Amino acid sequence: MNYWLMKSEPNAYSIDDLRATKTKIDHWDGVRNYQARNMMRDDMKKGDLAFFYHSNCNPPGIAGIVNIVKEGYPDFTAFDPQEPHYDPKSSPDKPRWYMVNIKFKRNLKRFIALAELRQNPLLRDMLLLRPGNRLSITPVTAAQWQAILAME
DNA sequence: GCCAACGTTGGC
DNA sequence: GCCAACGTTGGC
Repeated sequence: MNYWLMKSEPNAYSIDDLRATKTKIDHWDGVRNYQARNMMRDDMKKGDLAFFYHSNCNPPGIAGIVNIVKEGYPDFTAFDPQEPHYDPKSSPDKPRWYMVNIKFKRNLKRFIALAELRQNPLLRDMLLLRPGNRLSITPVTAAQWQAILAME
């Protein structure tokens, strides 16, 4: 099983939005970055766990945990000109972008802010904390996962 | 709102 | 295939 961290701007889509859905399941659409796409298309597996991270807000940090419940499939929002992430270069017969389905698992017992993560020496090598990292999806090692849970 | 760090685009 | 220009991300 793999661990991940997935960023979302809570203004656009927060963990509360996910929890408020009827099934607590939603698709993770809108990723338009090749590295993140490749991870969703090739590496994310059903049963994997991911931190739901709130970015571009005050304060940024980890809000909760989700399960991967459906593996990579074409992001249909790329086909729709009405969609904000429409991409005319992606089509149903030749999809360029992929997404997964996630399911709300739980909120962390308390929100763990980015500034706190930075202070934890066990997380020194975490991709999220690397200067200038903008990837919306990053792998998390088992050791990092446990270290973060220990901060709850 | 600023700006550093990247990714992408497109001219050559 | 190089690289400058441009756009985006996202912390602060």
